[in-house]
Amino acid sequence: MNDRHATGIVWLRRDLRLADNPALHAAITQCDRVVLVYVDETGSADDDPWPAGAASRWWLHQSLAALSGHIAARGASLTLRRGAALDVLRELVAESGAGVVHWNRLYEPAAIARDKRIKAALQDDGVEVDSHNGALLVEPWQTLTKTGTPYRVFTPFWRAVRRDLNVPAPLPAPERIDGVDALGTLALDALGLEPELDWDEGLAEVWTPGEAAAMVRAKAFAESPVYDYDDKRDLPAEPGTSRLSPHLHFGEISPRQVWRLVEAHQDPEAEGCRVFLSELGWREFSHYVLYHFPHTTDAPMNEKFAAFPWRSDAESDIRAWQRGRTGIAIVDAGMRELWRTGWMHNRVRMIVASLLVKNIGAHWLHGARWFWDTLVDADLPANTMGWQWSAGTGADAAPYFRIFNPVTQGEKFDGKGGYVRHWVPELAELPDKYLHKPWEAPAPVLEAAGVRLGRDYPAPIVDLKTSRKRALDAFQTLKEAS
DNA sequence: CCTGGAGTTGTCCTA
DNA sequence: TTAGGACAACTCCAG
Repeated sequence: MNDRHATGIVWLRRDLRLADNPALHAAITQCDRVVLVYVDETGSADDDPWPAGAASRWWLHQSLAALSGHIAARGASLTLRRGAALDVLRELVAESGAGVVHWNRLYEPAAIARDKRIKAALQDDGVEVDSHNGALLVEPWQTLTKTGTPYRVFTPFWRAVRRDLNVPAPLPAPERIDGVDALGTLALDALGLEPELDWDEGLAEVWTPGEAAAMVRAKAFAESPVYDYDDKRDLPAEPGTSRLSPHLHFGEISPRQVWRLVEAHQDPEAEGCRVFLSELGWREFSHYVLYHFPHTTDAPMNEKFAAFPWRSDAESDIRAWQRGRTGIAIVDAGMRELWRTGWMHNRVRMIVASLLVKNIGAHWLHGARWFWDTLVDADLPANTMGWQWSAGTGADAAPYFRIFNPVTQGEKFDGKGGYVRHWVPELAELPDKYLHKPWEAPAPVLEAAGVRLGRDYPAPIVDLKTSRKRALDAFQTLKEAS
């Protein structure tokens, strides 16, 4: 255990940072020289049911470019390879003479299975393997109820975690990295991560992937009025959320670093801080639940929902939802924000999810897959938990009768219409009173605003009242069946 | 084993 | 206009 080695490999996955990187830190401490490698497994991992989507791959490209620069600035280089990870790691062991491989753990079912396989194979080869926790405040297996079962409800889970939570000071980034020369590497462009069609302009306008930018954003947030977070985070027109999700997903910053930054700049007892830190708790909880209930990526956590009568003929409505053409203003605003920027405000995610699942009646997996492909922060644990929560199929899910009314939600959280007017400019001239429900606007009002319903902007594809009732009835049939 | 309080994010109707 | 209760029961989880 922890023998010294002349050469060690750091297999980077979703820990694309130099600071507070336990695998990197261990390798540098233990070895004279390190190989830093990222392996693109596209096409090699046929058993991964959730391969990264297009927006994620765009982010990954930028993040690898940034990481490559950070590594070069410390005297080493990032090796890029393509293929099955075990094959690549074996090649690198042979080429570099490495005696140990370090990585930071992932928690998705397919990644756990793959890593387990690779660890056993490398150990059979006589190579030491050491995995680390670089992604979570607490490992999923560390927190259990009094009877030793996993928690299914957030509040007691988070209480138990916080009771003995100790968030250590982040590890420093290495000042210098001694690399291994002359290892073959692919050019970043050769990985083909960037889109062939030119749709990524909006992403580049809004986001700067990479460790340096992640830290800038985290510091800016930690120094902002986080004590107001509990109110401000619900207003999609305002910059009240941290927008750290994609940085956290790719490990450009660790939850430990974010936690310590907020603690350093804020009173952690203030309500807004408490709520923000509990959002990091939800990130933990989603990883925790997926670890203990790995089937939930595709199947309802609550089994009785396997028989739920989702609509099978909703294709054109799903398409309208995806394109932001439902005729329901705040939903279309959110879906267009997603398409353009690869991100959507959390409050609006709940609203669009409720419409798809409850009003349109489509299976939540349609939404989960669309988000998976279009979000730059697409994260399997968070995506799974969010959609099961919206659909009411999870263990700690919304009660079935909690069906969002997108008009009420819009008026409550975007009352001045800044968000809708930005993303649905064809409605911008409508007065606040009708902005969220243009179908109720009198003809002269529509005319004055230059809106011809069904031409400039769609008439609503669902009637909110009757579709709500249909959803409630569907739950009724489920109850009678069981 | 039993008991009982509690459970992210709502809506609608009535008084 | 606003406040309060119904909406359903069920399971979780600590004591």
